[in-house]
This record gives sequence, C-alpha cells and structure tokens, in this order.
Amino acid sequence: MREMPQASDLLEWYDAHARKMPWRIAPADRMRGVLPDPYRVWLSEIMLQQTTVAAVKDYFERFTARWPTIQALADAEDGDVMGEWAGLGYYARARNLLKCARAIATDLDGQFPDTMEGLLALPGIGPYTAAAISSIAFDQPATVVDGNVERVMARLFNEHTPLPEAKPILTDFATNLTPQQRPGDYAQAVMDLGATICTPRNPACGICVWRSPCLARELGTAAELPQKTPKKPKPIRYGTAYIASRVDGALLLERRPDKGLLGGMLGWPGSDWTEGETPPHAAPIRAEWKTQTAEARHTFTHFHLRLTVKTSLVPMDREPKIGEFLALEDFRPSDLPTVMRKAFDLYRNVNT
DNA sequence: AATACGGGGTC
DNA sequence: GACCCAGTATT
Repeated sequence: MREMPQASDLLEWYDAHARKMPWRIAPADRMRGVLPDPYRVWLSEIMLQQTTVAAVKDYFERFTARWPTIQALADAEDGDVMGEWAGLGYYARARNLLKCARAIATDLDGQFPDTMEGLLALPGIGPYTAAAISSIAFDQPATVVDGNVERVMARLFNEHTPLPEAKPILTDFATNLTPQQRPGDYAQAVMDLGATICTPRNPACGICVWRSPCLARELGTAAELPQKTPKKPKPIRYGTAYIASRVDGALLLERRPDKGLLGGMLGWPGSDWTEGETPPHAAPIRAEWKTQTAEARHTFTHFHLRLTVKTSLVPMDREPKIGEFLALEDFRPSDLPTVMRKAFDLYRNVNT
C-alpha cells in the first residue's frame, strides 16, 4: 500500500513558508484563534479569481482603504467602484461585488453567511470562492479547488484525464485530503504549494514537502500534468474608437452597458468590433477627425483587437450624439479598462 | 457541455 | 509577439 500525502506535513511546511499577504492572518496567529475579517477574505478571493497575487495586492489595499467595511462598499457609487477596479479585468466581478455587498448589507444585516449554501447563493460566489471563505474566514473543513489545487492533485495521483473532464476526479482527491484540523491554513497551504513549488512549468519537486508520496514525481510526469483539452485560436477583430477633446480640455466618454465585454466601464465611443474589418458606424459627434497612424492592439480572452483611434478638437457648443463630456479634472486614465487606456496613450503621444 | 469574460507573466 | 494561466455566469 502506497503512503498517502499527509495534510499535517503540508501544514508543517506552511507554518515555516507561508507567504505574507495583506489579507492573510499568519499561521502562528490563526493557531491562537485569530480569524480574518470575512469582508477582507471575500474581497481578496473575488480579486484573486483568475488573477495573480502580485496583480491583486495594490487593488486590495486601495479598496480596503477607501471602503473598510461591507457597509461602506454597499454605500459606494457604481462608477467609483468600477473605476477602482479598472485594469484588473473580468469586470463582471466588480458588478457582482457591489450586488453582493448590497445584498449582505440589506438582507443579511451586514453579516456574511458561514455556510456553503448561504455563500453560494450570493452573486459572484461560486464553488471555489464559497469554499475559500468558508475555510479561511470561518475555519470550516470546506475543500478549495482552484487551478493550483487541480495541478497538485493531478500530479500527486498521476491523473492523466484532461481538464475540464478531470475536475470531479481531482475534486474528489482534494476532498479526501482535507483535514478537520486547521482547514483554513490547509486551504491556503495547498494553494501556496501550487503557486510556489508545484508550478505549471519547472516544478520544484526536489524541495516539495509532498515529494515522497507524489506519483508524478516518481514517474517523471509532473511537468506534463494536468492535461488540458486544446484551446481554439483567437480571431482578430477590428474596430474604431473616437477620442474627442473639447477646447476646454473635456473628453467625450461613454459608460458602457452593464452587460457583456467591459460592461459597466468607462470607454471611448466607437464602432462594434468585428472580424475581417471595422463595421459601418457613425462618429459620436460632428468633427474633423484625424486617424492616428498607430493602432491600439489588445488581446482579450477570446479574440485579438486592432483598434483604429480617431481624434478631434471640438468647439464648446457642439452637442455629442453619443456619450458625455467629462471635465479634464474629473478624468483619470486609471479609471479606464486597459484597452481604452491604450487608445488614450496613443492620443496623448501626439498631443504633448 | 460550451462559451463569454481581462490582463499579466514567461519564453 | 505567441503562448500559458485561471472562476463564475450564462446558455
């Protein structure tokens, strides 16, 4: 009978090597019974969906400084929250963040649910995040299964079934390893292991605490696991964005509809983005438009975009057909999603 | 079961 | 630049 990986071994490694993060309570403090604020756990876990710790850190600091409690966030203006989220991506997360904060403030007396069922009922909280909050904030033995855990389990048990088909199998492995003692630290420990030792490429098997029970390590298959079904190539879409500057410095912007790509975010008015060529469209305001030589290039989840940028200087009394002028002092490029900021950088380079 | 949905890091 | 990474909601 093969030896099984022991949660206690992983916890011992974590006690010595836990990464410091602004939302994390150190293992020594957790062992004294200190638990983190569920609000901070929730906020960090939403930000960490599909996003690295390095990318999240500054956003987390700014959010918690500006909105220290769930009630403060629930009371925030939509545009302020979307602007603070700008650049972090997957903007439905920010829309759901507000929905969730308001639901908790309004319906739940400002208290986070401490059950999986209660958490899963909230907007933006799926199986992973519910388990993360349950284990990290409430120290309940829920099993987190993110990409790190999937990779660690696939390697420990040499599971070659490709994802996403393998998900239930890997979840089952992960569930069986989850301890009743210190489940919050354990959850953070497996994810730390995946992020720092059991990495996608060049895993550091030589210094892994689970080195000896790992089947892939023994068989030399670690680097090729987990298997994944191949992804489709990204098509190229084309479009045009219009940056109109009024003589007083105000800029013509529009709030994008709450659904779909970049939903709820501020952006430059423009055409739809389609394959082959820019579709027919009208300018958002009557003006003499100058086409920038360089195009803004940006890659989204499922397509590449080549955005033509047209700019103009318009007089004070001209009314836009689309969007609103935003005073220069009210405009911060950091409120824009990245593709819109790239377009603005193009405009700025020729107007300096 | 498949698709929509960002942005950053690595090579 | 091409390629890799990774949760939730919707359909």
